[in-house]
Amino acid sequence: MAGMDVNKRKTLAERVKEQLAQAIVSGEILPGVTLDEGDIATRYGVSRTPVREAIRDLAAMGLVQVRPHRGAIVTRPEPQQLAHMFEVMADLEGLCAGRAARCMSIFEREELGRVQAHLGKMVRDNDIPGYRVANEEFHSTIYEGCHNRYLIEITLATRRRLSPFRRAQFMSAGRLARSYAEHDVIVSAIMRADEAGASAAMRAHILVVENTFEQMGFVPA
Amino acid sequence: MAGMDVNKRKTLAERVKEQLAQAIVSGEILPGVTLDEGDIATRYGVSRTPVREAIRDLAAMGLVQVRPHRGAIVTRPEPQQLAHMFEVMADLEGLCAGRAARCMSIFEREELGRVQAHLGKMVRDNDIPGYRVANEEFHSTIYEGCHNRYLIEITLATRRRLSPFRRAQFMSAGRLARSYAEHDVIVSAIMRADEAGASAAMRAHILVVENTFEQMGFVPA
DNA sequence: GATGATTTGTACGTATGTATA
DNA sequence: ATATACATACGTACAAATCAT
Repeated sequence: MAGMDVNKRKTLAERVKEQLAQAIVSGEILPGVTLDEGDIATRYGVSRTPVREAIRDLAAMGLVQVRPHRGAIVTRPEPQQLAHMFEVMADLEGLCAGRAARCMSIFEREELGRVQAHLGKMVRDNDIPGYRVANEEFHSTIYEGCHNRYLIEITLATRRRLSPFRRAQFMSAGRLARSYAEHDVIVSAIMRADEAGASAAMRAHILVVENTFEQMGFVPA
Repeated sequence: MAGMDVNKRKTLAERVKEQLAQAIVSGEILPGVTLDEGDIATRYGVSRTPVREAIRDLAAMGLVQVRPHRGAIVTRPEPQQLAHMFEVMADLEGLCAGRAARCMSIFEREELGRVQAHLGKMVRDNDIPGYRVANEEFHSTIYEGCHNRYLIEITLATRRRLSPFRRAQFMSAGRLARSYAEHDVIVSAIMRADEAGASAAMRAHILVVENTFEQMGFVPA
């Protein structure tokens, strides 16, 4: 039957990990906040054991930092470290786009065109939430198009680590239109299999996003 | 006193993790082998609790894979996945070299020159173990030269994941000389701050290493 | 396919180390 | 600086799931 087994039989540790990860990347739990094993255990109705395992997993993802005997805190990178991560994010997305330009099938390129057309509609409608969703799909389509599971893995991992520090909802209408125009450059480069062009265009696109963040001077409490 | 505190006060989980990681990357424990929590616990003289934490950490590093309720095995990637990782390793090292060409200080460039000169001596002496050590130093020098902590982090993490599948000790004398020549191209590009040149040269250099592995058709038992 | 053996997952108690008065 | 309080690290017991027969 369709949609069966949504509550897949997962371990408690896995479920706690997913919940905590979601809370962190969504900004529900802010960087710098300490994670108390006991509190979390009682809040989720489990013992401290799976909570500990979940926290260790989150630490390995870079979402939290554990200080031996002193508990874990949600990661709050130094501004420079954050800048480094944004720069590498741009490089990684550039690599994805370059490979996509080289490797995408005809069908995948057509799909990318449809995604970009949908983005255009969101811009014309000035539908910012819709744009954000379609934007995610745009980038995901290019990730998949790189045809390299490992590159996708580290790109997504980096994006997840940066999530707590993105505030794309602050995106202005002007930025929306410029973003769409940048996408157009990327798409056309991919369509003509211009690897270097696609890579450079994507890298520049992501760096603009970074600069937007930096201009905001956003520092989580 | 010199060399004090080698047994730094670490948690048991950390020490078990380090020991297991070393055993895995060195090939002492082969890919595909299952890790029995009980066995490991008794072998290290600890309880299962820190062993479980260590295994979860190793899983997050990609060194092992945990199947819920079915134990953990040392990661044995599919050949294609391994190829993907080698390709990305080349890209990452290329990014490091490109940034190094842009960012290295005068002093760092001089240091790189000394490291390369030392490599040359190893080649002339046909000292393969010495070359391997100096080669590690060469790449580490470039990693540091990229001045981006996060890029270094993911590059080292990728190298560690690939370690079980490297068998550089099989390097021939001819390959040694060619490797040194490739290094020369990289170094000269970095010296003249040629970012694109350094990046491309490094990427090509690593891809040659990959092909060497593939030609060997190495598949761990 | 059912049953027993083995291994993992979870709960809980105690010890140890850290922070605070 | 010492002691007290508290959170984490570790060990152990039990429950649940997998596997072997």
